[in-house]
Amino acid sequence: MTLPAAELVTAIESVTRLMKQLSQGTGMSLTAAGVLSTLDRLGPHRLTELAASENVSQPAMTQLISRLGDAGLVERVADDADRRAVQLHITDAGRAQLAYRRRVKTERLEELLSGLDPKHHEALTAAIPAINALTDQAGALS
Amino acid sequence: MTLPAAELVTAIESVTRLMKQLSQGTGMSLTAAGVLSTLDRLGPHRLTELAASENVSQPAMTQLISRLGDAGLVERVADDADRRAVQLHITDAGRAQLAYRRRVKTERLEELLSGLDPKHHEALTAAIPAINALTDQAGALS
DNA sequence: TATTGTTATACTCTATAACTATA
DNA sequence: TATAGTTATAGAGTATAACAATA
Repeated sequence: MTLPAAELVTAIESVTRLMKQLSQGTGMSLTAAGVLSTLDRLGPHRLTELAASENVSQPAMTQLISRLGDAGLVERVADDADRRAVQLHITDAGRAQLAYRRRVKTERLEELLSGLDPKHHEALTAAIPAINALTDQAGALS
Repeated sequence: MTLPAAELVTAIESVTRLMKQLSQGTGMSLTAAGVLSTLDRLGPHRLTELAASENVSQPAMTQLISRLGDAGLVERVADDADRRAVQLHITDAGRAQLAYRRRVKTERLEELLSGLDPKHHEALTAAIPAINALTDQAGALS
């Protein structure tokens, strides 16, 4: 069987637009949300690691971490083993912000799902492990 | 059965990050690519329609269309029926640019898919119609 | 009056280059 | 020398407010 990579690319494009719509007005960039999500799911990381996982430059991540730090959503912790490095931790406020954003998106998605044929629900549910496997392939922190 | 909206939100977040990675270095913003894709798939549209479909403000779309016009990727065509409005058309160069971007993303995705279990392939293939149905729900132009 | 689109202005997010401090 | 991170600078992309032209 041929892999439907081209059709899948189109679907991914659509999903990305959907994501943008679900996130409207939650007051956080995609990258900022990604960083908080990574720190929440996978624990503290270095700035360089976060820059790589979000596909942005190191200076961009420095600035983002400054903003998130000013907002009290992450904390910088000195690394005793390597004094050039810092470890970034998510704070309770950061977790709360992340939870709020997820709640909004989940509600909006549920609204959309409610108008969908049950067979589509099943197909989406069945695809979740495959999506996770795919994104795991894509990057160490995914 | 309960709808796994929360798990689906997480999956969508991952897919969005994947999309960003697949698009690296193709020299176009997500919104710009979305506009070209819409004009390619669904034909000419008004600026206001494009702004709504990409969830950006009207001035942001004016500026984006200027950039795309300067790059020769879209053309502005006066609307004789309503002289306030313009119709935006994709050009041959726009289609070529879009095709290039799709080709890069498809190649990168195929690379990732090749490392995946066949059962995941099947699940992803089976989910494509559901994804399209979902994104159709989300917006008229999807 | 309402709608289509532009102009003016300012802020966020990003990249590249040059730098400091530590390994 | 190489790596972790910052500072400086500039450009892209965005929003809100105020506007002009047409419906």
